[in-house]
Amino acid sequence: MARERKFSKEELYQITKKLLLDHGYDGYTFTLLANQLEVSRAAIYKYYDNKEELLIEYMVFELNTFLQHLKEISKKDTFMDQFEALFDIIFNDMSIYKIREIGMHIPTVNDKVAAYKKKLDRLHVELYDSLQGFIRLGREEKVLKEDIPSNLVLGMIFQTVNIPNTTGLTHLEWVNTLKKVICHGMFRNAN
Amino acid sequence: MARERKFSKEELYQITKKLLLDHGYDGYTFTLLANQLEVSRAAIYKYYDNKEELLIEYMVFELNTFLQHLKEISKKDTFMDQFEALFDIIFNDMSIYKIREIGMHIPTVNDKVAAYKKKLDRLHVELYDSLQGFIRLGREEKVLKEDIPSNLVLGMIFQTVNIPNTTGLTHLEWVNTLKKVICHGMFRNAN
DNA sequence: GTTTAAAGTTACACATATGTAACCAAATTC
DNA sequence: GAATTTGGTTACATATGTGTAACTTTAAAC
Repeated sequence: MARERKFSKEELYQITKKLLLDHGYDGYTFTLLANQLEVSRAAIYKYYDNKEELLIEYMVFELNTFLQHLKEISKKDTFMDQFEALFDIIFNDMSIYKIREIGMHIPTVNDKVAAYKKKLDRLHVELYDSLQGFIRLGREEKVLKEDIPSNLVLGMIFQTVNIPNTTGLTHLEWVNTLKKVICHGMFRNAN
Repeated sequence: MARERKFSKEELYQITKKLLLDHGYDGYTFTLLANQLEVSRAAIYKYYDNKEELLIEYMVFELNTFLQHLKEISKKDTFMDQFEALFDIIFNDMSIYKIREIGMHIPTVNDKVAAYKKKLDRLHVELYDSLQGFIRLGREEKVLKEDIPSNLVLGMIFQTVNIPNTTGLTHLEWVNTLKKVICHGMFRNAN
């Protein structure tokens, strides 16, 4: 009982992501967003009271989809299989880490945002638990060195994604080299 | 033949750094800067025509000091000594990588900025050469695996700095663990 | 075909950032 | 101690972003 929408939530999220990566939290504006969506700025206010509400909702969406992918990997039996799958997920969308960090900057401007933030926190706990299981398996299988803190293991994986591949290597070659380095280091001989 | 300045270039750079890290390029404003310096906004315009000029000059300063530190390490004889020293430099100021990335966003608004950008490019070449020598030494000494691209070696070192230490480990313990992982990997056995 | 409600636009009031011009303040030089 | 020069402030014009109210459009419901 209404007219057709000029933009979908998918479009909105996709453009939001691009704008966040290009301009950061402070540089993200409804003016930019409206231009990209080719609607008037006021149209966006039909759905969101301010950019904080939009962004926090987007963050929840982003973390949710990431979690769904992540849960797939916990179905794999061996640590190595899970490790490979985790790598695939992260390299499939290399911007998640950056996006998550930008998300930290969203101020709690009202109750709605506060509620979403709580939801985000719960998702982060889920994320942490899921990854914690992955690391536990690695230790149980005696693949991971046991003296390495778990957040270092995860940090290595999440951060190295951002190293720009400026070599002539293909994506696959690059990722494989990266994997090797993470697993066995850059040095020839142990000492 | 003039009155005393209310703020030094050091103060200006220090506050600029903080503001850039907190708000990113788009969020950095002369209004914020002036407030922090406790001068009127117009006072800043006595020295810089716009924020681009200030920021690009700051970037040159930042890269220059980093380069100076870097040149110290090339005096060390062995690759391992240079490796340790490089780690120290980077962990001494973990924000350089982020700052450099923000610097990429500065638009060339006039000739002055263009000139500074050229200078920045030259400094980046110097930086690259300096680090290239470090890696060459590592390969010559047969310490580094020779099939690892040099920008992966450098990327590993620069990126892992940003992994937050949320464990109970001291800074020193954390850095040592990180070093071990970069050198020899997270996995127990080679395969 | 009229009613209804969501979707969208235009226009305004307000806030904040920018760049500049006119003016005031203090230290130096003669 | 008057003139000069640099540092600093106030005030204004301009630009951009925000949030809202009044209005228009369109498709479904009756």
